[in-house]
Amino acid sequence: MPCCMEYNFREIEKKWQSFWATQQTFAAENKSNQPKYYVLDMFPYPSGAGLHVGHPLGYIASDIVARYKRHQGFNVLHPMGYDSFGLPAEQYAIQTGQHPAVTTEENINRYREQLDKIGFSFDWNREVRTSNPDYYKWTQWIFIQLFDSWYNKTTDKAEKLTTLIQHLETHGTEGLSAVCDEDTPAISAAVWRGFNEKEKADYLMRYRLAYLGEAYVNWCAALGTVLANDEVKDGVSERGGHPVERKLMKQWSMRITAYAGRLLEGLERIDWSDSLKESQRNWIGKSEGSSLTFTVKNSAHTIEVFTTRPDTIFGISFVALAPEHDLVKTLTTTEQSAAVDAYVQYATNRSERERQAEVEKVSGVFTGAYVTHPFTGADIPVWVADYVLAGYGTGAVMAVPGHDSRDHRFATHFGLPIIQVIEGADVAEAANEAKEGVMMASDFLNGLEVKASISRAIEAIEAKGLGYGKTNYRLRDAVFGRQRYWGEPIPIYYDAQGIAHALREDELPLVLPEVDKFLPTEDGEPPLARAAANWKYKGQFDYEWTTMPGWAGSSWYFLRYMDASNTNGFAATDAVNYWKQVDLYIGGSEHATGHLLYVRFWSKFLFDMGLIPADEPAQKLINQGMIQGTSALVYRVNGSNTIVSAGLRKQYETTAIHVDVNFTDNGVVDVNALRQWRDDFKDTEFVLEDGVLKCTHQVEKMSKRWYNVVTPDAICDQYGADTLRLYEMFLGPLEQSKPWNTNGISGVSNFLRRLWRLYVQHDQVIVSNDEPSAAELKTLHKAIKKITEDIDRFSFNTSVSTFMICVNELTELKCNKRAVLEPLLVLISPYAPHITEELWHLLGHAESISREPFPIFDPSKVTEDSVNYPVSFNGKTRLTIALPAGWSKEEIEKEVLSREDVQKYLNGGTPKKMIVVPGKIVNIVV
RNA sequence: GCCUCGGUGGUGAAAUGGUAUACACGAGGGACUUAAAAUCCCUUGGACUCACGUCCGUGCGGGUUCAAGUCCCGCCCGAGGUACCA
Repeated sequence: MPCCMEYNFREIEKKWQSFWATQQTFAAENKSNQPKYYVLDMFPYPSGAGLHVGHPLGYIASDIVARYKRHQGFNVLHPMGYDSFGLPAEQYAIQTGQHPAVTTEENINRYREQLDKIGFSFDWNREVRTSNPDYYKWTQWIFIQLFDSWYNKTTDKAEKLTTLIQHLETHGTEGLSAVCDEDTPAISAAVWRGFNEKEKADYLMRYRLAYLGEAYVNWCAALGTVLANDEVKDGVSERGGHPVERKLMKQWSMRITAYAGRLLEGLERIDWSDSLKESQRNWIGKSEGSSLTFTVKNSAHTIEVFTTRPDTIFGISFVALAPEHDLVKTLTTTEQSAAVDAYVQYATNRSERERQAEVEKVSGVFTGAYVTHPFTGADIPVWVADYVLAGYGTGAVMAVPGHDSRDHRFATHFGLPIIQVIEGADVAEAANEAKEGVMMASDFLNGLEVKASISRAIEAIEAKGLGYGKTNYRLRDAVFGRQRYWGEPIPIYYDAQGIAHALREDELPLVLPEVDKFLPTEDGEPPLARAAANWKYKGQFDYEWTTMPGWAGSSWYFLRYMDASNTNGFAATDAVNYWKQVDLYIGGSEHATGHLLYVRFWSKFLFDMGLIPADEPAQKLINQGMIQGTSALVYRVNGSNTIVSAGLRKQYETTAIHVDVNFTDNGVVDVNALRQWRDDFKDTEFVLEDGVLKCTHQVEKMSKRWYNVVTPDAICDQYGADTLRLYEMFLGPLEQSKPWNTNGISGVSNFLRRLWRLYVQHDQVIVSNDEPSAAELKTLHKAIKKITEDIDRFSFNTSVSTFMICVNELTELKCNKRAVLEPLLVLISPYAPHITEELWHLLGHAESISREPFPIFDPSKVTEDSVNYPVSFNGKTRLTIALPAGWSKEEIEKEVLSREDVQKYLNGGTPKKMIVVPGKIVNIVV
């Protein structure tokens, strides 16, 4: 008996995967007579836990589209690569001494093996790795372009620094409209020309798009590094519990704020989901209002605030400064200084996140100083409050408790006055934040509507020279330097005067140097300071020691795929002009305001430089939902090495700890596995419940960090790649998040075997060349219609159902006609490419199925003679009536009313109204 | 806190404002078999009812509409993001 006639997925999948690889079936050409289509996935970070089941979700979807587009005759670019710089490899290196390059390479190899098993149609000739010097040479090159550029607001685009210098030479800042540091002084051409080299460099730094500037960060002195808010818990580092403070530090940064307006505007032109666009809009946070400067009483100092509600200026009851504000120390009176110092100390230890999240915890302190109200001349107290963030606006607010809820909470807590300036809702209990109503108790604004009052107030403020109408963005410049080892070196060196210079193109790449340890130095310098003494520019000048963040390499990788091995540029102009932009980008929504803003920013910059033809990276974007993991939590008694079973945890003070979900079965933990897993559990005492240790489960992001990773390997081994592909699609809508489970997998596995049996039975191909029946053609064409619609709206889960229905019906009809079964294979092949290639081959084709034209829907094959009309009374369906298709409203109405069973529901009365939707429904209102 | 998304049978879920629960899983029953596997058939939202059938039902409370899972308002719960995880 020939073995090959069974559906043996192991052999079939191996065979076709190697066929595609050797035939280069999916290699894309940079020139073609066919239309182009670029389908991109967000490339993975190669984690030590391996590719998890969430990764393929998006990859399968994009692969279906890629294969579908090939069937439709497109020249498809569908590449894959690795975002291979990042923190986890570095932390692993710190723990084990293993070089991150080595771990990363191992992880990539594992990922590749896992990806290969799933049968993706990637063009591997174009693979990219961000940690590869051939790649990051161009990341560094783009950095240098940003360093050498400024943003001209007059032309509304980035320009080479030379045009700025020219302007300064001839006019100084006169007539210059540029995005620059807030505190940049205006200068004359004479002043500019009088600057020495260092002064010129410092002045230009205020304009560069990649610049060295000051930014607030969470500094952990003990670890010698800046931490993410995520890594700070209760003012101490999550790792090690060392103190962390908010600190203003010199940092390489990106002037993304220059593009705030265009990043907003560009959203109008791209086909991304409304929710994602909304997220980006909120992140950019455009708000229009006014700046306003207060004079400090008995002092030469002034405090500038930004407000979106200048209309409420007569409702000010205090001014609040962020604890980090420059003037806090200066303004504080002697009596208040102890209290203010203590408060600032407390506040700087809290992360920005905690400060915003814990609104119930109202805190602040009076500085003892007062400012003068610009219109009433009244004394306004100045407070320090940590709900005011240093990084937003000017780090100071005018507080109007009557019409801002945060101010209201603060005023209530400290007994400050609450002044109502808009008629209507009483503000004693809660602020009235509505931007509508008539002004009151507001002098010259009285009687005006809020909107008119805003512009009137701005005019008054401008007339007094105290401020001006201003657009403010919540978006902040992006800090770009990291005190880390495993990232791209920033291609900058400092000369004897401390002036920063970029490397020349022919000096790139600046290769990441070897170091003895992956930790900061004893002096708190970044790891690159450990590089050999000769790691210097021209042997004498220090390089920049910080490295680029994870998002640097991912901000332009889509361009590298267009021409991945180019050594003369990031990609050839021809290639970039041919592929233009990504047609379809699929990736997780967790990147909504990170990567997806940065990549748009770099695209707009490269577009401004004339280097690429499109200023948006991707025309269409789909956010796949996250496949979540089910984490296992055990409960450790605080201050001990005892773990108690979950059911007993209420009797103790405990902390939940994540343990590897693979050691648990139905809520029961394998204690021995746990002991062996990590040293700190070796001597743990376990308090059992019914003889076992129980855990609880929590659904959350699948991540190595939570020990809840499930890889696709086991599914591939047990059921095969085609089953995995169909199953992941069958789980639910692509865009929806869902926890991973394998409960329904046998359903799709059964489906594939039923499909196989349509073609092969008892080791025989049973397909005949007979003419198919009308019923068989109807089944086929119903499916063609549905699948085409489904792919076009990215509804892959319903496609799988459609395949099942179609195969069930054909099985029922005992259909074995080639004219039906061949198109069916093409229809399914994007989803389940291996089994369809094999059956295609068994039907006698020598060529791959992958370029076969996609079946075309023929409406004449599915016409119905009659329609089953649901008849409802007041919206409740009572019966159905079959009527000829094509009947008019009137005909339907007449016929329905003539029916006896309809009359029964009417009870002799006449309907008040009848709604007839031909082809759909009849509703009778009684 | 703020921003975004989600909540429908025992489970994953389907449903251009138009018959709620398609397609699967699971469960129960049956056929075939010495048996098992495989395959096939039937039942499967809830309550009441011998039955015909009736009523209820898409997180909760309101609203718009001839008609609401779908649109609007107010809540509750879960997930993701919150600027140095990727």
